[in-house]
Amino acid sequence: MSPNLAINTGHAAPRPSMRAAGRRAELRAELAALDQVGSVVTLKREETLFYEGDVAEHYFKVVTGAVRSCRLLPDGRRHIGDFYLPGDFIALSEVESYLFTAEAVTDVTLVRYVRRNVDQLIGQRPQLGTCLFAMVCDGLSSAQEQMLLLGRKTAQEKIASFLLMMAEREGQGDRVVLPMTRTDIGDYLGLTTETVSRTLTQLKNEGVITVKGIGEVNIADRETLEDMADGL
Amino acid sequence: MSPNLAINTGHAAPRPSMRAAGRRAELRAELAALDQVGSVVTLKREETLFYEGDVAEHYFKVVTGAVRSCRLLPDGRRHIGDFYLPGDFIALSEVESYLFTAEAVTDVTLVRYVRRNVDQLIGQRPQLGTCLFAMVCDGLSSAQEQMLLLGRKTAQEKIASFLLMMAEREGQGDRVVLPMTRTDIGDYLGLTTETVSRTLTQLKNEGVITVKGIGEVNIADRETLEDMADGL
DNA sequence: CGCCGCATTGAAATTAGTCAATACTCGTGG
DNA sequence: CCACGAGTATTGACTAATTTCAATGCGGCG
Repeated sequence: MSPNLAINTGHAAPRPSMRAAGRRAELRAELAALDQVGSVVTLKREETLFYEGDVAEHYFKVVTGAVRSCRLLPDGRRHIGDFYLPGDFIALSEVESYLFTAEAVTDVTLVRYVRRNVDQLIGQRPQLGTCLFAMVCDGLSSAQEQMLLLGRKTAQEKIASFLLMMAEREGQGDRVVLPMTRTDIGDYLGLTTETVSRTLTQLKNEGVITVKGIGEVNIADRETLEDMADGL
Repeated sequence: MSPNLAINTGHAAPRPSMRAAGRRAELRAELAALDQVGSVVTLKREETLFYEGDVAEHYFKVVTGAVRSCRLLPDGRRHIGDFYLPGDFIALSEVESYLFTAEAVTDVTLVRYVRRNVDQLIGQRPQLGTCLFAMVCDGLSSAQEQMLLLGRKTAQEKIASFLLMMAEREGQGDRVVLPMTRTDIGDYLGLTTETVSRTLTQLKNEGVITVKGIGEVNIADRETLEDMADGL
């Protein structure tokens, strides 16, 4: 009945690059029970799910589509904290108000959970509490990876890391779908839309990726892309 | 007996800038019970507490001194994820291995808790689980603030934000002690040591701060510094 | 067909980084 | 008590990466 903070999944520690993504998938199954207290919400592209500072009464899970979390500086500079893809949870936290604004990148379907109900459910299924705790820990681990990227990586390393991360999360091998704009990618990586565009072009010219339209990239030379992501 | 994820502290939501720092202090009291399962550890300046990838068997709390968490890119570029000051917890997570290396910035005293024992203690004191959960949430909230800083702020805004954050955490009003080197500050903010130095000199010349030796700064004009931190 | 929004490309400007020299500081030993 | 020296910090000059500003191009939709 107590939250077991040191959950043991019976798996060996994942490779560094798998840390968050691998864990995330593994935990999703445990959380199916949550859906009994969830209701479905849909948003059109660019609509807002909630605003930074709103009283945080819900958790959300993405079913289809993509959501971004963002924060603004007073002069309009924007930062995107994360993209949420199908299966990802949004706003898992005990903080009283939302820490960021959440917007639909595409038309999106979500499940919405009332926090109060989730807390009750945890009383009956203590594993659920453990799972939520683990997911917040994963979020922290992803955030640390992202801080390293934002603080110390070059534009090329950032883009390479981003493409590999998206490929990992989408689980379609070397095919990467980019539902967001270049500006969104820039605001996620701490770059301008022009630099994102130029860097993608450069990777394409070097034969490391191929580009289909604007929303799809194929990783042609994964090894080189991985080396680039790590600054080698 | 269940982890209450939506803890209610009975306080109004703190000001945005107080989010993490204020919360941290508030929760420390609850965690006093932990000390019955803790043992004391001391480190000399520059010694390592644990390495990234080590099996994570302990949590730590800083008693005196300062600790930094860091990660390296293969070519030696370094990023400091956080500085831990007295009262701060290190490595709160359920991840199986440490996600970063932790090193002593100064001579340091810590309390070390065996994770297994903490889990047992939570069985007897469910509030403790709630507290740890809240602390991880705080960490996530700080990380989001830091990502905005790393991705979207200028050198001047970064330094201004850093000084204000340190002042907040040290709780000595406008007096800020900087136990770490300029290089450490740079690696925390995504800058070089030279840029940190130049920016501090510039703030000093503008009369926003005064500098005593290399380890102490006084905030002379807090309002201007706050405007700078927010990019105004 | 012609917008409209987004992406791409180019050129100039700027910020922060790099490389190099000099100056502090603090602890130690003469 | 002062001089020395190692480790940092500061400052300067130059370089490079990224941003900014400005066109131009492309694609989907009414």
